Amino acid sequence: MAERKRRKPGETRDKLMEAALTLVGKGRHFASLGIREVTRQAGVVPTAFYRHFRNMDDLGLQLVDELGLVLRRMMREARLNVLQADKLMEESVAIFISHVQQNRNFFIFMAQGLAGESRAVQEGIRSELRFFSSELSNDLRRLRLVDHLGDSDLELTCDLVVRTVAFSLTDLIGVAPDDDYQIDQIKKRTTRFLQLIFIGAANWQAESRPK
Amino acid sequence: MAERKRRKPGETRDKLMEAALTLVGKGRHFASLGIREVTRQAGVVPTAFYRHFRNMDDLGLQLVDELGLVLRRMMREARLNVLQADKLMEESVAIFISHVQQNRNFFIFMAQGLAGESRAVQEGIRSELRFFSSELSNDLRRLRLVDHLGDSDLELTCDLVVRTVAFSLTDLIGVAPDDDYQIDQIKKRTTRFLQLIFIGAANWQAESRPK
DNA sequence: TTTTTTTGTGTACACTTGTTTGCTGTCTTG
DNA sequence: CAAGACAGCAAACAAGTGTACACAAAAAAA
Repeated sequence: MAERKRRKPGETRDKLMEAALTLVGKGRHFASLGIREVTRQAGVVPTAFYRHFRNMDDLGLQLVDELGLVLRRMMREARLNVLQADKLMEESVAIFISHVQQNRNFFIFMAQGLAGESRAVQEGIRSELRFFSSELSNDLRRLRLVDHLGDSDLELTCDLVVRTVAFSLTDLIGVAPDDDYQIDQIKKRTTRFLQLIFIGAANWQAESRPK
Repeated sequence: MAERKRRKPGETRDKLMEAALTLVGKGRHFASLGIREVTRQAGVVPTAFYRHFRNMDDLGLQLVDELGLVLRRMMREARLNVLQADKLMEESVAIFISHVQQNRNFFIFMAQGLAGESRAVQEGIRSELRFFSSELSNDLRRLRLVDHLGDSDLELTCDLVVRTVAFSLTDLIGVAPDDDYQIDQIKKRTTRFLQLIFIGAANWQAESRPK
């Protein structure tokens, strides 16, 4: 008779989520994962899956919700260290990328999910991005770096920033996790993108609204 | 005895590719498609698949190569109509979005492939984006709109533009193909993004290189 | 024309998939 | 300590999967 595990409540649930992320990290796409495959990777019997999730979409959704929370906490802490305005972008990008490297599988999952096949997951990720964008707005307001911008223009700018950073995910998943040179290139390039955007924002009113 | 079809050479091949795109258009992710599923959608026996492709990755790759070419031709033609500088961005975005609507399934496939599971497809799409970026560079040079920018700064700007437009794909696939209002919103927003970027580019040298 | 190559078909096989059902051990609550 | 909810297990099933093989019709080459 095989041993019963049942260590802590919720442990199998976590193992299943982690197993899915592991497979994603190995190059698989989340949409192509099957229940049996995930349970196998988790070292659990297939039926155990149904104790925690209704189907793979459900797992994906819970992944976004749960890890999204963790992510927000991390980002919030990180932002406390970037209170002085100069070097703001460079540091922010560096912090973001270091988070990506620490939670590589999850971020790959996020990148996949943006065009994934579950509408719910898609929407979850989009809302996560919206959240980052609004947090960024608040930060910039607080630092009084954008006093000349109206609310809707500020929101536009932050949205573009978040998109740009999010797109850099697709660059990051294309290189080996330990290819420091390439990662540094991506970091520099993304930083320059952001500088370009902020220069645009700084001159926005003067050039586009003068009329 | 079932009739033999065999009308034109390569017809089944096209049917298979189109079938895959059709399924993608119906909300499925390319990575989750199976050979049998595609052949079924194409109205062809499963073994016929192997006459044209080694596996699904191969099909994806050929899809990028083949439709990428078509796409380039379309874009090139379209760009001939936008030779005057004013309204350049607005029109370009409008043209792009109209192409997306005409070839919706293929563009969804492209968006999926950026973070897809086949490294080869990923690289193919990335190179497609690079191509657009370099074409855009040429156009801007030709129109003499960016004389103050060095080559590498121009390239940076165009890359950011292409990324921004590409990201708008993920917005587009989130709305119904006939939801004209939403699509118009996306169009306007994307246009403003590009304006922001170009204002940044216009002030790039003056602000970031003066030192 | 005849011959060869290409392309689509039907059948077949071993394997994987999602899901159901019934059981047993363990934790939690009273 | 007893009772019941919870979580994991094994076995089973129908349905679907990728791929192999041998054959036939059409097209291309001779």
